[in-house]
Amino acid sequence: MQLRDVSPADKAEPHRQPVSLRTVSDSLDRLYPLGDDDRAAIDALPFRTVDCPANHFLVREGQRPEYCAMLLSGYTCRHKLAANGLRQNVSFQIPGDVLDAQQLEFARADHNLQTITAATVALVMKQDVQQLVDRHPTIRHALWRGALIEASIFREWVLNVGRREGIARVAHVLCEFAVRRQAAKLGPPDRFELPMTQEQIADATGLTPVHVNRMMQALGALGVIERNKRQVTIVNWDRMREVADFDPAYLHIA
Amino acid sequence: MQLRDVSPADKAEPHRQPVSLRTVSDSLDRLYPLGDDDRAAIDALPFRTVDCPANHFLVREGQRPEYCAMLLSGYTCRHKLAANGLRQNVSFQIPGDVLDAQQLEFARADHNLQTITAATVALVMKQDVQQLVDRHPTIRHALWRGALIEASIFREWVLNVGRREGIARVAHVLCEFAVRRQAAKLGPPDRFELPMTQEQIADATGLTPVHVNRMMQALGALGVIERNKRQVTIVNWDRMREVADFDPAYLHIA
DNA sequence: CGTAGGTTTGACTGATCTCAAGTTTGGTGG
DNA sequence: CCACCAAACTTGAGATCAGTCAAACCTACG
Repeated sequence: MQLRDVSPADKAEPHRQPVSLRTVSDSLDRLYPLGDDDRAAIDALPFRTVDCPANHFLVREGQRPEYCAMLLSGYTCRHKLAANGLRQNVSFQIPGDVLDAQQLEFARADHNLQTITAATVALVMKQDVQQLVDRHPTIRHALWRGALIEASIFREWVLNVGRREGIARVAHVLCEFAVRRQAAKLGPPDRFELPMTQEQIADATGLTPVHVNRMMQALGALGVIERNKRQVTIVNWDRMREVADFDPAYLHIA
Repeated sequence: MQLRDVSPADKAEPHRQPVSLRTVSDSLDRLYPLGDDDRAAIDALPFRTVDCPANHFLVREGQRPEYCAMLLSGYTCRHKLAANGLRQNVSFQIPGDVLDAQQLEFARADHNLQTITAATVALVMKQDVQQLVDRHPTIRHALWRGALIEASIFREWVLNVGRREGIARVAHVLCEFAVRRQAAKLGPPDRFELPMTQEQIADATGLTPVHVNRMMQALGALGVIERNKRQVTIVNWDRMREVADFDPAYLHIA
C-alpha cells in the first residue's frame, strides 16, 4: 500500500482492432433504456482503443485529460493519495463503465484512474462525447444516472470505511463486486475470480494487506466463502449479506 | 453516535413568509453562470417553506420523496446507518445547497437527510424542478455540476476516513467547512461558529466523540486553531492545511 | 528454474475505543 | 433575572482491533 509504486504512466500501446463500443452502449442501456438511434450514435463515435497492462495509470490527479475513457475489458480503480503516502481506492470499474463522464465538466482530474488488470480502453474525444449528449438527451440521461449511482457507491464506501469493522468491510467489497458483476452480465454472483489483489482490497477498505488477508481467512472460517487462489465462492449468501451488512439498494440496479 | 436518537421525524411547521429562492439561485449561479431568464424561472418556481428544528429528518432512507428540498438557512447533513447501530455522516450542506437533485432520478432515498441546526427549507415539487431543467439547460448544467462536486467531496471523505489519522480527519472537516462557507459568501474562512456538535464531527470522521474532543484539543495544543465554545479560529492556515492534508482542488470552486 | 509479486504467519505495538464520571453550556420556566 | 435541566463537552484509566515489522511460502511467468 503506502509507499509502493506510484510511478509515471507506462507507455501503453495504441492499437486498432475490430472492437466496438457495444459493451458501453449495453451498459448505458441498462442504466436508462436507449433508442435505436441512440445506440447507433454511440456505435458511430470516433474512438481509438488502447491496450493497457495491469497497474497502468489512465489519468493522474491534476491532469487535464482530452479524452473520455470507456472500459471495454478488464478492471480499473479510482484512487487518491494522502500526504502520509497511503492510498485509498474509492471505487472499482467493470467492463462497460464510462470511466470519466465527470471530465466533461472538470478540466482537472481530482483523483487517479488506474488499471487493476490488463485492460482495453476506448478513448473518445471529450468534444465528441459532448456533442453526443447534446444531440441525444437519452444518452445524457443514462450518463447522469450512472454518475449518480457512482456517487451513491461513494456514500456507501464512506460508511463502509468509517463505521464497519474489518471483516464487514472486506465482505462488503466482495458483495458489491459480485452483484455489480452479475448486473453487467459478466457472470454469476456466487462464484467469481477476483481481479484485485488483497493489497488493492486493503486500499479500498482502509485496512492493511495483512489484515485483509486475516479477514478473508476469517470469512472462510465462518463458512460464508470458500477460496482457491483468487477464485471466491460465496457459500452462504444470507450469512454473507449479514456479515457484510450488505443491502444492494444503494446500487440502484433496475 | 451509535444508539442515540434516530426517532421518527418531528412534525415541522409548514409556514409562509416573504422568502425567496434567491439564496439557491445565487448558489447555482456560482456553480455555473445563469442568465436572467434562468434566475427568473427559479424565482417563479412554486414552493413552500418549512421551518425545521435541529435534528429534524427531512428525508429517510427508503422513502419516496415527492419534493426536492433546497436549504435556505441553517445546516444539514446526509448520513447512513450501519447494522451495528453506528452512524456515518457523508456530507454537510450549507445555505443555498440543493439538497436532493438526485431524487429527480431515484425513486427511493438511499440515505437520510437531517438538519443539524434549526433550518428553513424550500420544498419544490419534483415535477416542477424537472420541468425547470427541461426548459433551462443552463440550470440543468448547474445542478449537474453541483452533483459532480458533491461526488468529489464523497471521494475525498472516503480518503479522509480511510487513510488519515484522527487529528487530520478532524482538521480536514474544519478546513472544508471553512472554505465552502467562504465560497458561499457566508463569512471569512479563518473564524467561524461551528454548527455541528463534536458527536456529528465524530460521525463524519469515523471516530468517537471522545476522540474528536481530544483531537480538537490537540489542534489547539499545536497552535493551529483556537476555540471558544463552538467558535473556531484558524490561527495558522499553512500549518492547518498541512496537518489536515487539505487541498481545496477537490471542491472545484471556480 | 529463477525471480518478483502476492499471500500467509507470528509476535509485538499502538491508535482509538469503551466505560464511566465529572464539568460546562444554553435554553426554559418561574 | 435566576434556578434548573438536558445536552454537550471533558477527563481518566483500562481494553482491543488493527497496524507494524519481519520472515516464509506460494505461484505465475519469462
